[in-house]
Amino acid sequence: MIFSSELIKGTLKTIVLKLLADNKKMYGYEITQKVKEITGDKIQITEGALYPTLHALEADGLVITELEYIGKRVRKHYKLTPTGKSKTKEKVSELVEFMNTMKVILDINLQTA
Amino acid sequence: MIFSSELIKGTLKTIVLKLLADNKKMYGYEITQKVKEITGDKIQITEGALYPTLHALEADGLVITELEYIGKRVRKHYKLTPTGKSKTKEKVSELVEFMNTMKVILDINLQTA
DNA sequence: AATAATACATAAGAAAATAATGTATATTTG
DNA sequence: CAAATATACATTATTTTCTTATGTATTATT
Repeated sequence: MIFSSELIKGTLKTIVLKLLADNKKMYGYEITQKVKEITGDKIQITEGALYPTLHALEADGLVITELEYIGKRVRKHYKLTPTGKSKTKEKVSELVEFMNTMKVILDINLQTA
Repeated sequence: MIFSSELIKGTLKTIVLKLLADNKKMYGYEITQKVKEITGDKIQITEGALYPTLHALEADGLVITELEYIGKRVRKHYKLTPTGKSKTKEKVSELVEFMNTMKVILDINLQTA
Protein backbone atom coordinates (compact mmCIF):
# COMPACT_ATOMS: atom_id res chain seq x y z
CA MET A 1 0.00 0.00 0.00
CA ILE A 2 1.26 3.44 -0.97
CA PHE A 3 -0.30 6.49 0.64
CA SER A 4 -2.40 8.60 -1.66
CA SER A 5 -0.25 11.49 -2.69
CA GLU A 6 -2.65 14.07 -1.34
CA LEU A 7 -1.72 12.97 2.17
CA ILE A 8 1.92 13.71 1.58
CA LYS A 9 1.12 17.20 0.41
CA GLY A 10 2.10 19.74 2.98
CA THR A 11 4.36 17.37 4.89
CA LEU A 12 7.16 17.03 2.34
CA LYS A 13 9.12 20.05 3.52
CA THR A 14 8.87 18.92 7.13
CA ILE A 15 10.00 15.40 6.26
CA VAL A 16 13.03 16.67 4.39
CA LEU A 17 14.00 19.09 7.15
CA LYS A 18 13.63 16.41 9.80
CA LEU A 19 15.80 13.96 7.86
CA LEU A 20 18.47 16.60 7.47
CA ALA A 21 18.31 17.34 11.19
CA ASP A 22 18.81 13.67 12.01
CA ASN A 23 21.51 12.97 9.45
CA LYS A 24 23.68 16.09 9.38
CA LYS A 25 23.91 16.05 5.59
CA MET A 26 22.15 14.19 2.81
CA TYR A 27 21.88 14.31 -0.96
CA GLY A 28 18.68 14.17 -2.94
CA TYR A 29 18.69 10.59 -4.07
CA GLU A 30 19.66 9.52 -0.57
CA ILE A 31 16.60 11.29 0.82
CA THR A 32 14.25 9.44 -1.54
CA GLN A 33 15.80 6.12 -0.54
CA LYS A 34 15.79 6.89 3.17
CA VAL A 35 12.12 7.79 3.11
CA LYS A 36 11.28 4.60 1.23
CA GLU A 37 13.32 2.60 3.70
CA ILE A 38 11.97 3.99 6.96
CA THR A 39 8.37 3.96 5.75
CA GLY A 40 8.53 0.45 4.32
CA ASP A 41 7.90 1.77 0.81
CA LYS A 42 4.68 3.45 1.91
CA ILE A 43 5.92 6.94 1.12
CA GLN A 44 7.79 7.47 -2.09
CA ILE A 45 9.07 10.93 -2.81
CA THR A 46 9.35 11.64 -6.50
CA GLU A 47 12.23 13.60 -7.93
CA GLY A 48 9.87 16.13 -9.46
CA ALA A 49 8.63 16.94 -5.98
CA LEU A 50 11.91 16.66 -4.11
CA TYR A 51 14.31 18.75 -6.15
CA PRO A 52 12.13 21.85 -6.36
CA THR A 53 11.60 21.54 -2.60
CA LEU A 54 15.32 21.34 -1.92
CA HIS A 55 15.95 24.32 -4.17
CA ALA A 56 13.29 26.28 -2.33
CA LEU A 57 14.83 25.42 1.04
CA GLU A 58 18.16 26.66 -0.25
CA ALA A 59 16.63 29.86 -1.62
CA ASP A 60 15.05 30.44 1.79
CA GLY A 61 18.38 30.04 3.53
CA LEU A 62 17.35 26.94 5.46
CA VAL A 63 19.99 24.70 3.88
CA ILE A 64 23.38 25.10 2.25
CA THR A 65 24.83 22.80 -0.37
CA GLU A 66 28.15 21.15 -0.90
CA LEU A 67 29.20 19.21 -3.99
CA GLU A 68 30.94 15.87 -3.83
CA TYR A 69 32.36 13.99 -6.78
CA ILE A 70 32.15 10.23 -6.84
CA GLY A 71 34.31 9.55 -9.86
CA LYS A 72 32.62 11.66 -12.51
CA ARG A 73 29.22 11.65 -10.85
CA VAL A 74 28.19 14.59 -8.75
CA ARG A 75 26.35 14.50 -5.47
CA LYS A 76 24.86 17.62 -3.99
CA HIS A 77 24.78 17.42 -0.24
CA TYR A 78 22.30 19.49 1.72
CA LYS A 79 22.97 20.67 5.26
CA LEU A 80 20.80 22.67 7.65
CA THR A 81 21.81 26.23 8.49
CA PRO A 82 21.17 27.52 12.02
CA THR A 83 17.98 29.10 10.67
CA GLY A 84 17.11 25.76 9.12
CA LYS A 85 17.58 24.00 12.43
CA SER A 86 15.18 26.23 14.32
CA LYS A 87 12.71 26.12 11.44
CA THR A 88 12.85 22.33 11.60
CA LYS A 89 11.90 22.35 15.28
CA GLU A 90 8.99 24.66 14.52
CA LYS A 91 7.72 22.58 11.62
CA VAL A 92 8.07 19.28 13.46
CA SER A 93 6.22 20.46 16.55
CA GLU A 94 3.53 22.01 14.39
CA LEU A 95 3.08 18.70 12.60
CA VAL A 96 2.94 16.78 15.89
CA GLU A 97 0.30 19.18 17.20
CA PHE A 98 -1.60 18.92 13.97
CA MET A 99 -1.65 15.14 14.23
CA ASN A 100 -2.91 15.36 17.80
CA THR A 101 -5.66 17.67 16.63
CA MET A 102 -6.53 15.28 13.81
CA LYS A 103 -6.79 12.47 16.34
CA VAL A 104 -9.46 14.45 18.17
CA ILE A 105 -11.44 14.77 14.96
CA LEU A 106 -11.00 11.15 14.01
CA ASP A 107 -12.02 9.89 17.43
CA ILE A 108 -14.74 12.42 18.15
CA ASN A 109 -17.36 9.71 17.72
CA LEU A 110 -16.18 8.10 20.95
CA GLN A 111 -17.62 11.07 22.77
CA THR A 112 -20.74 11.77 20.75
CA ALA A 113 -21.92 8.38 19.55
CA MET B 1 -2.05 29.36 16.75
CA ILE B 2 -3.63 28.35 13.48
CA PHE B 3 -2.15 25.46 11.53
CA SER B 4 -0.42 26.43 8.32
CA SER B 5 -2.85 25.74 5.56
CA GLU B 6 -0.53 23.38 3.74
CA LEU B 7 -1.05 20.86 6.53
CA ILE B 8 -4.78 20.83 6.04
CA LYS B 9 -4.37 20.11 2.37
CA GLY B 10 -5.04 16.49 1.71
CA THR B 11 -6.96 15.96 4.93
CA LEU B 12 -9.96 18.18 4.25
CA LYS B 13 -11.99 15.53 2.46
CA THR B 14 -11.34 13.04 5.24
CA ILE B 15 -12.31 15.56 7.94
CA VAL B 16 -15.59 16.35 6.19
CA LEU B 17 -16.45 12.71 5.65
CA LYS B 18 -15.68 11.84 9.25
CA LEU B 19 -17.84 14.67 10.58
CA LEU B 20 -20.71 13.52 8.40
CA ALA B 21 -20.26 9.97 9.65
CA ASP B 22 -20.47 11.16 13.25
CA ASN B 23 -23.34 13.59 12.83
CA LYS B 24 -25.69 11.93 10.35
CA LYS B 25 -26.26 15.16 8.47
CA MET B 26 -24.64 18.58 8.45
CA TYR B 27 -24.72 21.75 6.37
CA GLY B 28 -21.72 23.67 5.15
CA TYR B 29 -21.61 26.48 7.63
CA GLU B 30 -22.19 24.01 10.44
CA ILE B 31 -19.15 22.04 9.34
CA THR B 32 -16.90 25.10 9.45
CA GLN B 33 -18.12 25.93 12.97
CA LYS B 34 -17.84 22.36 14.21
CA VAL B 35 -14.25 22.09 13.02
CA LYS B 36 -13.39 25.39 14.70
CA GLU B 37 -15.06 24.21 17.88
CA ILE B 38 -13.51 20.78 18.23
CA THR B 39 -10.04 22.01 17.26
CA GLY B 40 -10.14 25.04 19.54
CA ASP B 41 -9.91 27.39 16.55
CA LYS B 42 -6.72 25.74 15.34
CA ILE B 43 -8.24 24.51 12.10
CA GLN B 44 -10.44 26.92 10.19
CA ILE B 45 -11.98 25.67 7.00
CA THR B 46 -12.59 28.44 4.52
CA GLU B 47 -15.68 28.52 2.36
CA GLY B 48 -13.61 28.58 -0.80
CA ALA B 49 -12.16 25.23 0.21
CA LEU B 50 -15.26 23.66 1.72
CA TYR B 51 -17.95 24.22 -0.88
CA PRO B 52 -15.99 22.88 -3.83
CA THR B 53 -15.12 19.86 -1.68
CA LEU B 54 -18.75 19.23 -0.77
CA HIS B 55 -19.78 19.57 -4.41
CA ALA B 56 -17.10 17.11 -5.39
CA LEU B 57 -18.27 14.60 -2.77
CA GLU B 58 -21.78 14.92 -4.15
CA ALA B 59 -20.61 14.50 -7.73
CA ASP B 60 -18.77 11.34 -6.65
CA GLY B 61 -21.90 9.94 -5.06
CA LEU B 62 -20.48 9.93 -1.54
CA VAL B 63 -23.09 12.32 -0.17
CA ILE B 64 -26.63 13.38 -0.99
CA THR B 65 -28.17 16.74 -0.23
CA GLU B 66 -31.40 17.90 1.24
CA LEU B 67 -32.63 21.51 1.43
CA GLU B 68 -34.12 23.04 4.53
CA TYR B 69 -35.68 26.47 4.75
CA ILE B 70 -35.21 28.53 7.89
CA GLY B 71 -37.58 31.36 7.16
CA LYS B 72 -36.31 32.54 3.80
CA ARG B 73 -32.79 31.30 4.32
CA VAL B 74 -31.74 28.02 2.81
CA ARG B 75 -29.62 25.34 4.38
CA LYS B 76 -28.18 22.54 2.33
CA HIS B 77 -27.76 19.44 4.41
CA TYR B 78 -25.25 16.77 3.41
CA LYS B 79 -25.65 13.12 4.28
CA LEU B 80 -23.40 10.15 3.57
CA THR B 81 -24.56 7.54 1.09
CA PRO B 82 -23.69 3.87 1.72
CA THR B 83 -20.76 4.33 -0.67
CA GLY B 84 -19.80 7.42 1.29
CA LYS B 85 -19.83 5.48 4.54
CA SER B 86 -17.43 2.84 3.36
CA LYS B 87 -15.25 5.46 1.70
CA THR B 88 -15.09 7.28 5.03
CA LYS B 89 -13.80 4.17 6.78
CA GLU B 90 -11.13 3.76 4.10
CA LYS B 91 -10.00 7.37 4.27
CA VAL B 92 -9.95 7.48 8.06
CA SER B 93 -7.89 4.33 8.43
CA GLU B 94 -5.53 5.50 5.72
CA LEU B 95 -5.04 8.76 7.57
CA VAL B 96 -4.43 6.95 10.85
CA GLU B 97 -1.83 4.75 9.19
CA PHE B 98 -0.26 7.76 7.57
CA MET B 99 0.05 9.49 10.90
CA ASN B 100 1.67 6.42 12.40
CA THR B 101 4.15 6.40 9.55
CA MET B 102 4.85 10.08 10.06
CA LYS B 103 5.53 9.43 13.72
CA VAL B 104 8.26 7.01 12.70
CA ILE B 105 9.88 9.72 10.60
CA LEU B 106 9.52 12.38 13.25
CA ASP B 107 10.93 10.18 16.01
CA ILE B 108 13.59 8.42 13.99
CA ASN B 109 16.28 10.37 15.83
CA LEU B 110 15.49 8.37 18.97
CA GLN B 111 17.01 5.38 17.22
CA THR B 112 19.87 7.02 15.32
CA ALA B 113 20.95 9.92 17.51
C1' DA C 1 25.79 -5.67 -24.44
C1' DA C 2 21.70 -4.44 -22.41
C1' DT C 3 19.32 -3.25 -18.41
C1' DA C 4 18.86 -1.27 -14.03
C1' DA C 5 20.38 1.80 -10.60
C1' DT C 6 22.38 6.09 -9.28
C1' DA C 7 22.07 11.18 -9.57
C1' DC C 8 21.13 15.47 -11.03
C1' DA C 9 17.45 18.63 -13.23
C1' DT C 10 13.45 20.98 -15.63
C1' DA C 11 8.92 21.81 -17.65
C1' DA C 12 4.06 21.31 -18.94
C1' DG C 13 -0.02 20.29 -16.94
C1' DA C 14 -3.27 19.14 -13.17
C1' DA C 15 -5.13 19.58 -8.65
C1' DA C 16 -6.49 21.96 -4.73
C1' DA C 17 -6.45 25.63 -1.65
C1' DT C 18 -6.42 30.93 -0.82
C1' DA C 19 -8.14 35.34 -1.06
C1' DA C 20 -11.46 38.03 -2.76
C1' DT C 21 -15.83 38.94 -4.07
C1' DG C 22 -20.86 38.49 -4.42
C1' DT C 23 -25.72 37.90 -2.75
C1' DA C 24 -29.02 37.69 0.79
C1' DT C 25 -31.27 36.94 5.37
C1' DA C 26 -31.26 37.07 10.44
C1' DT C 27 -29.64 38.59 14.79
C1' DT C 28 -27.34 41.38 18.05
C1' DT C 29 -25.74 45.67 19.94
C1' DG C 30 -25.05 50.52 20.81
C1' DC D 1 -33.75 51.52 15.03
C1' DA D 2 -29.57 51.70 12.45
C1' DA D 3 -25.33 49.55 12.00
C1' DA D 4 -22.66 45.78 12.62
C1' DT D 5 -22.14 41.09 12.95
C1' DA D 6 -23.37 36.40 12.10
C1' DT D 7 -25.47 33.05 9.20
C1' DA D 8 -25.46 30.71 4.68
C1' DC D 9 -24.91 29.88 0.18
C1' DA D 10 -21.62 30.31 -4.00
C1' DT D 11 -17.96 31.45 -7.63
C1' DT D 12 -13.64 33.05 -9.67
C1' DA D 13 -8.87 34.50 -10.43
C1' DT D 14 -4.62 33.45 -8.63
C1' DT D 15 -1.14 30.91 -6.32
C1' DT D 16 0.99 26.99 -4.73
C1' DT D 17 2.45 22.50 -5.10
C1' DC D 18 2.62 18.10 -6.84
C1' DT D 19 2.52 14.66 -10.92
C1' DT D 20 3.99 12.99 -15.06
C1' DA D 21 7.10 13.15 -18.45
C1' DT D 22 11.30 14.11 -20.21
C1' DG D 23 16.33 14.90 -20.40
C1' DT D 24 21.32 13.97 -19.50
C1' DA D 25 24.93 11.22 -17.75
C1' DT D 26 27.55 7.80 -15.00
C1' DT D 27 28.03 3.33 -12.72
C1' DA D 28 26.79 -1.32 -11.61
C1' DT D 29 24.70 -5.60 -12.60
C1' DT D 30 23.15 -9.54 -15.29
